[in-house]
Amino acid sequence: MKGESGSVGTLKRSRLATRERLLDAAGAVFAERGFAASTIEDVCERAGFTRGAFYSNFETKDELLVQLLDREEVKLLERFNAAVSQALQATEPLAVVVERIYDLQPFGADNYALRAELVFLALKDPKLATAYQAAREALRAKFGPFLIAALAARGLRLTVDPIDALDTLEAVFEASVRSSLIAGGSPNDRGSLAARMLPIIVLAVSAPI
Amino acid sequence: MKGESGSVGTLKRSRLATRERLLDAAGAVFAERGFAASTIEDVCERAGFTRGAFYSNFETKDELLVQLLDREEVKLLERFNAAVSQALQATEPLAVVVERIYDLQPFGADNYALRAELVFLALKDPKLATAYQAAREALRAKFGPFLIAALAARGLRLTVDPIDALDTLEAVFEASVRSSLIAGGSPNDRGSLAARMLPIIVLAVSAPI
DNA sequence: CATGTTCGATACACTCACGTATCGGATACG
DNA sequence: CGTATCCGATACGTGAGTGTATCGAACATG
Repeated sequence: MKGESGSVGTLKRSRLATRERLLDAAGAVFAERGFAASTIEDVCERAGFTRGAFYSNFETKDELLVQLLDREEVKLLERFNAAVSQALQATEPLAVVVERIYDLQPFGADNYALRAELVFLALKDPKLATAYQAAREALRAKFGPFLIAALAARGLRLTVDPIDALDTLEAVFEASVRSSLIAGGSPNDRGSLAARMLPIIVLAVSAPI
Repeated sequence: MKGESGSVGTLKRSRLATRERLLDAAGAVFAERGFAASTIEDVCERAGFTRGAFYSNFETKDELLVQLLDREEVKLLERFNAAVSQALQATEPLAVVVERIYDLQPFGADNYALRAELVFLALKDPKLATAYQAAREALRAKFGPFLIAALAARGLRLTVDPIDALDTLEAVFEASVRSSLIAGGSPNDRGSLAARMLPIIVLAVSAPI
């Protein structure tokens, strides 16, 4: 039945490759048209397959979305790991620390659209809601210690709940990215709302040790 | 051709009524399932009509959305007008001023979902993007003077661009509403991120005159 | 009361996406 | 070199949503 003796090497490799291609295509198509408006055939076409490939690898469009989100979350965390560990060693002025947030590039246009879609779906589907909250939790776990350490290196400490501080910074950053995208600009514009307000907010929620 | 001599009174009134019912239904259905996933028949069914009523009153689903957004924006501005003019007369402590923001109740669950959908669609459709920006502009025009006056009445002035201040407050407020909704709570929870952070932010962007 | 018009309901044809069942080429293996 | 298996392509049937064309009831009007 589930014969998997010989083909473990080559065959499985190509299978994984088509899966990746389908996920890549799904990311692009979902970001472009939105999840609900996207068609399984849209995704397959973009990936250069027919629907046969899809049904051979996934059950439903929903499963495709879930796997895509999982993969993207892993990617994002990897990027955070790299950028944060690098930033932790620097001892630059506060404004530069804030700039580091931009260098993390958490959102490109596609990433933002996908994330916005996730938020929207999470409003309706409790299952996605918990996935969303788990993803945010993971991000906070990464970024919270970074913020605290960066402040401590400058003789500062948080005066509010770290979670509140993170959520506030994230909210402003996200609003900034959104505004830039809707205005047609680049998502991580350094002349943006975030560039002006994030340093002020950081100072507002911290005090000398 | 466009005979409209006698029926101006009663007939048109009932026509407008079915239009309103369709718009009400559209607001509920779009918020519940999302615009793309919603069906014209869904909307008609919710309104208690068949599709005949829809095609007699609208051309496309897109037109329905645009008219819905127009109507909702008018409603929101009316609510702001009432609440703001009332709040302007009061001379309460700052925390209470912030609480007034909650009393404006800009977002219920449906309102938030609809707005999130609009943001999402605006990312793709330039036409909706300008509509979105116009709506925000109108809100800022209402709320900016209110904020400045409320601060002035307490001997404070803004130390940043008023637009930045407004956008920041809005971002945090929206993040707070979203978080409450996804967690399954009430949208305007007074124990929320916004309740804790908004006063701090207001102080951070203002100084004694 | 008769007539015309308006507007929502009904019926129908059509398209599109879906899911399944089957096929064929490529690859691993004896 | 023959054979089995895997996996994507192809070819259906099906259901749902759309838009149009037509119908009929309610109401206004003379």
